[in-house]
Amino acid sequence: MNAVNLKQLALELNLSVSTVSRALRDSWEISTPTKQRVFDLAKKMNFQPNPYASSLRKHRSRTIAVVLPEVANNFFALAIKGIETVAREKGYHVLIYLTNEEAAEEMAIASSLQSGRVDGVILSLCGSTKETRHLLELQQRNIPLVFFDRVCEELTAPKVMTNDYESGFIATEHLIKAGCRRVAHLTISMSLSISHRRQEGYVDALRRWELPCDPSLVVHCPREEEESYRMIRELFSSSFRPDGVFASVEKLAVQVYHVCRELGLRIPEDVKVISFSNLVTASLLEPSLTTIAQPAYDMGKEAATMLFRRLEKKYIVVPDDQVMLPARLEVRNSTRAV
Amino acid sequence: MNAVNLKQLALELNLSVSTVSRALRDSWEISTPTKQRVFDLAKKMNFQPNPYASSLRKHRSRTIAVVLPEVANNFFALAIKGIETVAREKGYHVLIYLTNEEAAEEMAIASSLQSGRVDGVILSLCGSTKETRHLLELQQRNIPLVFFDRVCEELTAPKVMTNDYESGFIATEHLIKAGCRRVAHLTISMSLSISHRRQEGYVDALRRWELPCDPSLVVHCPREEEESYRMIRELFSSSFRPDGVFASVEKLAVQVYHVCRELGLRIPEDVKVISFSNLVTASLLEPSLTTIAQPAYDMGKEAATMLFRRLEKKYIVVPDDQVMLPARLEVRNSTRAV
DNA sequence: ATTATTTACGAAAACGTTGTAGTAACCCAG
DNA sequence: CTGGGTTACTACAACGTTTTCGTAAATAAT
Repeated sequence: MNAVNLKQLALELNLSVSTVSRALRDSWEISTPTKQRVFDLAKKMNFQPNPYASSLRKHRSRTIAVVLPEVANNFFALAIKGIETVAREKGYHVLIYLTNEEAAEEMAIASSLQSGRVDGVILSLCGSTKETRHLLELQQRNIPLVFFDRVCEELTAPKVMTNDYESGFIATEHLIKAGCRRVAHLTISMSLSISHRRQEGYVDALRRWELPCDPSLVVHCPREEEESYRMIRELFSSSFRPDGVFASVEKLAVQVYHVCRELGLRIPEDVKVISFSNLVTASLLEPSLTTIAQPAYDMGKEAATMLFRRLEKKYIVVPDDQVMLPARLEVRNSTRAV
Repeated sequence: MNAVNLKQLALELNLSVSTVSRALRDSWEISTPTKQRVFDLAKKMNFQPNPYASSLRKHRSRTIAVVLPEVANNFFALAIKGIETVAREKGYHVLIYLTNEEAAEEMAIASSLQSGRVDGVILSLCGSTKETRHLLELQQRNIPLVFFDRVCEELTAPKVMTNDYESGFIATEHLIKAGCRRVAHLTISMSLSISHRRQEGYVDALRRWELPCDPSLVVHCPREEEESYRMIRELFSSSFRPDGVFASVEKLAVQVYHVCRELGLRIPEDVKVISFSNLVTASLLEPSLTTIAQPAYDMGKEAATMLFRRLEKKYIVVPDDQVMLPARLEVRNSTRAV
């Protein structure tokens, strides 16, 4: 692979390997003219230090892992961008792992990260994760772990979140104010704390407006597209169907649109829809979709920043500081009062 | 970090480091009972071999790099998923780098990858890349490079592409058949070969239907959103505006929709729109968007497969085999004949 | 003039793994 | 019972860096 190394430079320059190494790192122990000679030759020979030798020696890989449930989703895609931006600024490399919402894959990935391959991990839980031993083990190996959006409440770790409770409340209240009386909540796995928070916000908004909480209106959609579609279709086929829907996940809102088309339900006349979403096309949908948009890019940047703060232990860091970035309500036609 | 290593296992078992190493790799040189003892202790102590020591020794990192212009875009996001899937199957790790469409960043990344950090690279050129020295240097370091969608025609390397020429032709012809006589082509940087191919298809379709090629109808949109928006707006503000638009890039189609709203132009009555796009919401837009959809996930898988074929040189591989996966025309209302 | 300090470098040992070369111990043939 | 072959291990060097320790030579202090 990379043929040129310190030994060759040293040989060429009649210097020792240590001197060359030090010169390249601009050590004060090396005289200016020598440094210059080393720099020049290194540049000429296009010397690139072997990162693995360096990592082995220094016990630092300058690499972090980002573990996500999926990426074909604007939220996570933007988050990656935020993370990558900060990482490259800091001279770090980013390994990406997708769990595909499978707890087993998340565990396998976490386990493999115990090898010391990475200095730190940014993770967003997958919906099917039930236990957190694999994450605890990471922490026990002294690999800093930062949670991101889908945080793990049981573990002590830095977390970057959105104000899920408030957002759930606001979304539901928005539907109610627009005239809805039977508001459904579509969500994914209830083992995720963000789902809980949003659900709590939903429930409290109903209470606040003295509307009944019908458990049949809270639908936990599975990962499988078809199954999920079927459940939503069923929800809307009932004679006593909801007149408003709060979708916790973008994908579910899209399915709601499709179901409504299939069933001939008009949005917002028959059903109003609001969704957590970062769709760039929200405003171009028919009808345009009212969204709760999370600051995905900033959340990514923030998570990365928190991780690097821990990695470059410049000062004592609180082990579980949490950052909460507010989501924005973007009102559009899918919740227009009619 | 990771405290447990071969030496400790060896010490505990009264064996040499080499024996433990070989036992773990299930070598025939080690007796079955010894292997069992080693396995058991390794499991008990949760031993994870240090990947950097291994990489250093073996000159293989089992890591690849994916270099993309952006990720907040369904096409690239799906591609990553395809790549990651294949990579994890093969036991490889995936480093991700975003160029943000900046040639300078692409060069810096390529340069840093010369260090031997990765065994191979999958890359999609960024729009502003003019020269390819940085990529050539990678190849000269014997780091296999596979191009993906935005390929580099000057370099000899495996490439995974879409049938851009045909797609450009089909898209344009589709507009013409729907009644358009002044078809515009919105594209990004013309230094990309895919832009050229699509443009060629566009031109040939116009010729085939004996329509004039008005150069003012081919608009090269810059990366900056506002600037790009301004140019599209200008195009449509002209008194002799196009009655059909072929957008080479999803983002531009979205901007066309916005411009049309702003100018009060109706799609498809006043302007018909077709676009390269992998938007999941294409069918939900107002009006639903006719797209040329690339098989992004499969392209990612294919690119990764080609790369691994090269890395695991089981047999002689052609240095520049190219795979062309066809894009699909998905006809929707934005090109409805009226 | 002698000793202390600084400057500029080199030798060598790590880091944890893998591969090569070697070697005791045992088995079997002659 | 000697010699060739197998079995099951060990010793050691190597991968390319970084770092600790050491030391000649030059300079400064006494």
